[in-house]
Amino acid sequence: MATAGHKNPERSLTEKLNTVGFRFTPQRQQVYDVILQKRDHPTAEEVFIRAKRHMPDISHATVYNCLDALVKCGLVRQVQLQRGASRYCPNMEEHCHYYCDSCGRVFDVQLQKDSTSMPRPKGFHVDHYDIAAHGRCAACSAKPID
Amino acid sequence: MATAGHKNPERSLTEKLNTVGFRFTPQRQQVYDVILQKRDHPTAEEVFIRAKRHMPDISHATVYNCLDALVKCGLVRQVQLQRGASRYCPNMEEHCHYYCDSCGRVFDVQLQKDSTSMPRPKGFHVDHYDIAAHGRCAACSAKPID
DNA sequence: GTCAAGATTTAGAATTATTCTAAATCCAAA
DNA sequence: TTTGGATTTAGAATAATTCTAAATCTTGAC
Repeated sequence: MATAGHKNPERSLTEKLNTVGFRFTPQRQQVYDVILQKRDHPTAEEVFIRAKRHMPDISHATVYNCLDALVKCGLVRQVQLQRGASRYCPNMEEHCHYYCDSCGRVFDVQLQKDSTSMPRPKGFHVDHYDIAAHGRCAACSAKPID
Repeated sequence: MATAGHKNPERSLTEKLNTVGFRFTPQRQQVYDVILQKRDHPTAEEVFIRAKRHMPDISHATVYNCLDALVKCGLVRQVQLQRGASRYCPNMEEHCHYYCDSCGRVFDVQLQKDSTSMPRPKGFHVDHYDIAAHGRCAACSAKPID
């Protein structure tokens, strides 16, 4: 069944995990599947509940471990939108999260490199933008990676 | 001593609080002072410790209350950079937070409207940008404010 | 194949961050 | 002055995450 050009998402997960020295595990697959299935920016708790439906023995700690592994190998983004739980997002393209402070819904909007204005979800009223760059400062870039 | 053109930060705090129906209190003043004094994006816990030095009876709950009041009246921003505690920032101009994932330091960079490229702290190596818009979605805009 | 080392998972405890509660205090307006 | 609502307080409660130690699972060396 090893047909060329056949989509093999499991192989890609394994490869991505391997690039940062992690092993493939069924739990990591399950957590990744959950995040891919319903792209509503779930919290770790929501991922846990959904994963548990197919894998009843999965534990809380494992979900955190899997999410961290997926974030570290570049398959998932961790997003901090409000006080409280982090959310997780499998969209790795450059995009902006429109967050409704009233109902908590999140709308993804792809960024357009060549456009000067930011598109926004129809009817969304923006209060302010939060822009953060993640990386390593000059001092830490000089040190070995911990 | 009511000289025209004299800086009166306390008056501005009172006015700002009043615009959203909050009262001026010494605790709110103290918390705001702490945030203005050392602009290192402290967490609520750090604000609590610093405020306690000058106002030993201030409580944890009050610090959270004061921070929320300052955020609601537009004097302070709440920023979420990692999993865990929120941080607070008195810089209300459009700016970007460069966050070092290794040591946790935060560098403010003002945004330049007319420039196409983003300036960055010397030597900072960016891994990725997080962009979030806060506001109200179409459905919630139609409802009365809660 | 077999074994040892190290990675991963698990349940549950521990910690951290935040919110809630109820009583006390303060303040503004009638 | 009194009264109602806003605010503060200590401490309890809850939520989110991390830690711990034992069990299990790979992987690679033999």
